Amino acid sequence: MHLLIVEDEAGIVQFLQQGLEEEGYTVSSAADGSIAFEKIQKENFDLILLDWMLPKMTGLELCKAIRLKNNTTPIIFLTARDTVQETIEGLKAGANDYIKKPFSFDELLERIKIHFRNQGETTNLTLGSVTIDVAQHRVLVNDTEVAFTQREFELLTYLIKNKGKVCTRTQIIEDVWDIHFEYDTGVIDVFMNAIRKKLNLKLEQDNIKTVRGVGYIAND
Amino acid sequence: MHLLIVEDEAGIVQFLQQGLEEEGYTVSSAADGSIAFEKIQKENFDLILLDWMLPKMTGLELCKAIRLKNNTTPIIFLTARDTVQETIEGLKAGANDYIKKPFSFDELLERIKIHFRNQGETTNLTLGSVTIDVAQHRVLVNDTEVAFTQREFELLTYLIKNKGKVCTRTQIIEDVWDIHFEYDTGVIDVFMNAIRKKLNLKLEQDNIKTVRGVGYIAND
DNA sequence: AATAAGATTAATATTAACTTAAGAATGGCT
DNA sequence: AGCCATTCTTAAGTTAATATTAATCTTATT
Repeated sequence: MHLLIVEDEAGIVQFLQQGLEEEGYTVSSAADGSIAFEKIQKENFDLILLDWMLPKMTGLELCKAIRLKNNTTPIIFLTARDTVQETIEGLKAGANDYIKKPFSFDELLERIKIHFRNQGETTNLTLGSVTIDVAQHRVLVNDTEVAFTQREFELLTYLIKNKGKVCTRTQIIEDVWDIHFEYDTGVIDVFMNAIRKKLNLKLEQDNIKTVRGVGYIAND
Repeated sequence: MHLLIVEDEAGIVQFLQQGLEEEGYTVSSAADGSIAFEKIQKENFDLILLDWMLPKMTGLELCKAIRLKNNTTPIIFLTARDTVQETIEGLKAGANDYIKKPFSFDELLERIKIHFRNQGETTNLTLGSVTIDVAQHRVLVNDTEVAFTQREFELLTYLIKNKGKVCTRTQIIEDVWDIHFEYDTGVIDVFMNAIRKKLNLKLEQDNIKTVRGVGYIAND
């Protein structure tokens, strides 16, 4: 899990970073609003901790800007601005939680964890006439097994788990390959090609559509 | 949206129920833990507001019991127990938020809304009879899909998100194109034209108006 | 009517995705 | 260890989709 701390006071950043890393999180930080915004564009964080008062761009503005970009990453405000009015303003801007300084680190931890619950629950993985048997690591097309390599399997599983939602190339490379997206080498394309070939041997229609400029989407 | 209030003090129940119903929610209530638990088994609520101190079964126990049943309905504690220790205990029990009494009703409202916008990642943006399915990256005009390119999609989304507000050309070029505005090449015009064409094929009236000398504005 | 802003169109440039094939890793086996 | 087979990654060529520019036409405003 990769968190981003947006905060200009180095002391607080260090305190948070250390504590969160001890808990097993990967932590990055940004000292002002525009640096943060750029990072968020490039990288896919799992959660963002946001201070209100920042150089260049306030946390509130940043929060709005992120949401305007269709980014739904959980955002937690972490700020000394403690009035009800400000809390409401922060939440309305699209934040998911609002914690007032001074705060308890343990409470922060719990509030972070909330957003990671309910993940990894997977019921039946099917896509049209394609079935995935996760336990046995097998892919069935119309009840006939088709051999899939590890990566192919992971990619297909990922797409099916996110059925109906567009998976961006950045998300795919980060979630399936576990690497930070820098330049496009074209791996995804190669694997998509392989998967489609294997699936469509027996299928007429392609259940995986490419969304040009964005990524791919699986649909029954 | 159907909410359940679990609270034994009739006054508080009435206050909450009235306020929430005014906001358009359907509200039920339960005066003790076991009644609540039964209700939750039978009915599917969209969110639960939970007091800590209750007859029969404490809120904490109830919360744990609900989660034990693999029920992931959002739960918000609403309680006078205001220590950090108790907050953490509540969150660890599986609650999604913890609000301390006395609380601001407006803040409660916002905190409730968070759970509906997150869960509704399928949140659709609309403009008259135009619907944008963000998750699927699709544009529907009167329930018929219309193909949009990436830029067209971003521009339309931007206008709809700023519905009712004039978007200046400078804002548009900076927010949608991500470039600093230097001189007008007329790109925006070309894209506005494309969008209007696609939308107005089936529509009589244009939901996107030109504000001469300034920019554009979208309205239902 | 004159002017400037915006709309429209078509051409050209740019970019993204698909496809192949070849070179690196990886892992199993003798 | 060394060899082979499999899988993964890179890279390049190709095609198709999309973005941009520029030129022309239309409309609103004075």
